[in-house]
Amino acid sequence: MEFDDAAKKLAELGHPVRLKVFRLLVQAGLEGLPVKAIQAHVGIPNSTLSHHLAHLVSAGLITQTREGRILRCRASYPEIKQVLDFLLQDCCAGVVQIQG
Amino acid sequence: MEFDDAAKKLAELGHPVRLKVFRLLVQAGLEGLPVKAIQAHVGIPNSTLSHHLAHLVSAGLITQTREGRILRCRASYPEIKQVLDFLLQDCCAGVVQIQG
DNA sequence: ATTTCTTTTCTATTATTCTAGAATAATAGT
DNA sequence: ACTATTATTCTAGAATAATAGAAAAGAAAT
Repeated sequence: MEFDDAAKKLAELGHPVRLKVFRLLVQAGLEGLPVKAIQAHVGIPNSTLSHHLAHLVSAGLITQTREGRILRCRASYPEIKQVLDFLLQDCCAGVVQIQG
Repeated sequence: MEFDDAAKKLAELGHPVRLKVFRLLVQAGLEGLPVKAIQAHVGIPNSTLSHHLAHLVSAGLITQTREGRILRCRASYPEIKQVLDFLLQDCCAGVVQIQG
């Protein structure tokens, strides 16, 4: 993973709302969640949530697919794995070791 | 690791200058580096670097110890390990597995 | 004591981010 | 066509962050 890309992903994850949303989506699994379900969970206005989701999409941390009028959001597992790999290998080699 | 603490650490690491400095310090090992050596590496003015170092200190990602008139900076290994643990266990359980 | 070296603090400027109300768009059911 | 649902875009104010020059502080050497 490119350095600047890793920095961007870390920065986006660094916002409490976005970290909460991202964690929720990871824990939701491959099925993901509609925006509305996310909103119910985090309890902030539509427009604010949409702004944060756009951030996560732009960083490549989540993906969105339209299903009729709902928009389903999913965590991008390969991307988060790459962030972890960056931290573990390129940045913090020797501190801990990754497997899988 | 507390959620908000993890978010703060991720946010601080999300700035390119700070990520670069942090990586440099991790790679410098237990010996760490004086501020001046860091400055030579990143090539930004004193005051700007000092500002970013203060951020990293406040997030607990680095520590500073005075040695005469130089100030030695070191990466805080336990703290970064906790961030990784948070991402791996609390946030991204099942995506990858940690060891050590 | 003065000078030198290292780093921070102060101060100001510029830029970015966060937030959310209002309006708009897209889809689907009646 | 009308209505309801879901979500985004627009807009702007408030808050926060980034940058760096200048001055100051702390420590050692001459």
